Amino acid sequence: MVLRMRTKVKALPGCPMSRCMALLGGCWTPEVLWSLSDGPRRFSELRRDIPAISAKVLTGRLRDLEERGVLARHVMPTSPPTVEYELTSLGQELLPAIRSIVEVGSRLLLRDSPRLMIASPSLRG
Amino acid sequence: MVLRMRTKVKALPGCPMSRCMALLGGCWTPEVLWSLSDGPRRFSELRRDIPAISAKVLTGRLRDLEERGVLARHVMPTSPPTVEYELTSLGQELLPAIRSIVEVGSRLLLRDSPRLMIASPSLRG
DNA sequence: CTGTATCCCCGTGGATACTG
DNA sequence: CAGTATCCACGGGGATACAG
Repeated sequence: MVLRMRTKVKALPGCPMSRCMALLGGCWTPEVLWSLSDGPRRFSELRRDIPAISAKVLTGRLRDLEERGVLARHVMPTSPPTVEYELTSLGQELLPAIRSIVEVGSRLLLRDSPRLMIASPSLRG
Repeated sequence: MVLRMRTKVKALPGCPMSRCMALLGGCWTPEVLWSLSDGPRRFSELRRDIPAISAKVLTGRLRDLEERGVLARHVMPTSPPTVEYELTSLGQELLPAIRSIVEVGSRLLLRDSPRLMIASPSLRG
């Protein structure tokens, strides 16, 4: 995807869509969650998965998602440092929505240009 | 939900998530689509469904979604004018993703505060 | 490798007032 | 009723440089 969603998303109390979008609606958030959906990833791997994101913004999103309890950050005491990010159980609960988004998008792409489609939709083609 | 996503979202060619998020990822877009999901609605009805949105922004979103082929605008030649907005078939194709988002949000709310939940998740409680 | 610190810029939303 | 016109303010992203 290409950018353009604000980050500071607050939930409207009691609204289901709001509750969910507050967690996955921020800029780059769907990409990050999708990248983490099949296992932990390091900072540099995330950057490779989402080439268009800057380090600053990726850091910001990761911190924010960590605060919200969507993912966990693990620092390995190596040199140079290794950091892994992993979805929490809350983060896992968001995946059905992400998958649905990816499915809908795949169907739209299929309709648009059937010959260009590839088998498995992914950020990391 | 409460605001905070930018509007001008452009799809990354060939990326399914991007294709879908370009259509439903804009600010207020999920709310608008959700409000239209069970039939056409007038401008003023949309405003009532989404109290926090301003007329200017709602107009902007509606124009944008119309351009993208997500919804259609019907002006009835009455006085004063009556305008109805309705999902196109493309718009309908986005609904599974919206519904998934609502479902996930409902489950999160249930976990957070079981006693506060209401039967049918909706913007128009 | 995994970040942080600045600086700048512009899109975007809110409020308000006005119109056909 | 269904918008449009203006003005403003702000925060968030990009780029770049630097750090532990």
